[in-house]
Amino acid sequence: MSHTLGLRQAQKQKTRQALLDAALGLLEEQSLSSLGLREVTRAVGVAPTAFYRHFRSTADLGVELVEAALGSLHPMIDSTVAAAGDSEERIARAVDLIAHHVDAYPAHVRFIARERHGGVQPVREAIRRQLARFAEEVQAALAGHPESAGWSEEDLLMLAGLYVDQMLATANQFLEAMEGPADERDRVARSATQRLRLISLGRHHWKS
Amino acid sequence: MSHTLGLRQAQKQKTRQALLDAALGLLEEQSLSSLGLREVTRAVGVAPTAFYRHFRSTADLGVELVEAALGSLHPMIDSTVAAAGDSEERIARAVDLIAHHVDAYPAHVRFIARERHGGVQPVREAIRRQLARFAEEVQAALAGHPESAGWSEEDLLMLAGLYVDQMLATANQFLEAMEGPADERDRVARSATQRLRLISLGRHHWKS
DNA sequence: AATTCCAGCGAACAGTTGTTAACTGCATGG
DNA sequence: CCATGCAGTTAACAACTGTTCGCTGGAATT
Repeated sequence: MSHTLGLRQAQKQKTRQALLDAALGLLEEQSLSSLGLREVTRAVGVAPTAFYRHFRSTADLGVELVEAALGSLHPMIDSTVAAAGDSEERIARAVDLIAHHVDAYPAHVRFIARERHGGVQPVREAIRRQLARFAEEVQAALAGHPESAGWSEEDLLMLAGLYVDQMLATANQFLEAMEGPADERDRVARSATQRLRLISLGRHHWKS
Repeated sequence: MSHTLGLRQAQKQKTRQALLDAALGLLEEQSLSSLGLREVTRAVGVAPTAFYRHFRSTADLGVELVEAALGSLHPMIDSTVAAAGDSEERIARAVDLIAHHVDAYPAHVRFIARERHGGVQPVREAIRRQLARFAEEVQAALAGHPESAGWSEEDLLMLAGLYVDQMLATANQFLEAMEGPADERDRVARSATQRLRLISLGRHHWKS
């Protein structure tokens, strides 16, 4: 389906990706609302005006970063929430998956944490939409569980939101643990596991 | 104990507070890392250089804002977690308290949410310390409950952290609901109540 | 082979930033 | 009452910002 790009378009995508990567790097120690377009182009090694060939503004670039950071994460939902095994196995799998994701894409995780409540409205909105999608997907996956019998749609969405928030909180804790002692990582993993166990326990005793 | 300030010191505190207030206002639509000191002084109506009489930098000002936003909140912990009544009453009381706090100090709540993972390290650190204190205080208050019998210190701190995170998440949801339809507020209150009920349920069935 | 397209460049713009230095006027303490 | 302290001022600096305009060289199209 995807037509092979011409040399022209290929080069364009390359510098475009370079701009996105450079921005993500610069955003490790500042917020998007203070990121200048000259700063980004300087880091890549192109003229400031080249920026406009790809993005309308840094806010625009930020929205695209949201897609890059969260867009490719949706398939993971089903493969953990709707996975086989009892809840204890699913919890271990989820914590492990988060830990590895933070290791693999720390800058993405930091970006989402920073800009979720950050100073750039369109970016906040984009993140909010993605997270709402996550919650709906988790809700749908939870509905497939036998222990969800008797649950209202509303309560299922409540639980899904709790899981999504918990996922983000855990990812941030792993991120903070990265720049600390090595055993902090294990502490975070254990604490996150216990949190999920407690939530799971509450879930099994819900309205019974 | 507090000695009455001289006219001199009183005036200084006044412009100092004006700078803090102006900064808090400006931070409603941007992050601290993009807040300029000239911007703040301009909003107050003083010369840019006057800023240095009060703060070393905008990061410094940010740290003080953290104290202003969270420092005076500690007494609330005991009066809700360790309050009389069953868990259902405590939940209603907590949600109500959060809702009113967001109504009274929306800018403070937004600031904490924005800078908790923001681009200014000293401010992140200050918030992290305050939240850790909250968690310890909640832990101590929970320890007083009869249903905490048999709980390890570690698990109690885990539960306290979950409550603190939940408090912040709820506050942020109330904040977002403020700039939307009026019934959104009730939806948030209901969802937050259900979340706390589920956690409370898990707590009562913990290791039993 | 001739033409069009367009990603990236260079220069210039008006405006902004943080920080310095030396000052002024007034509240304070001796 | 006089000397000191110090909050706030004015002026100036080098550096930086986003955005404009016209250009250029090579890929893409005809």
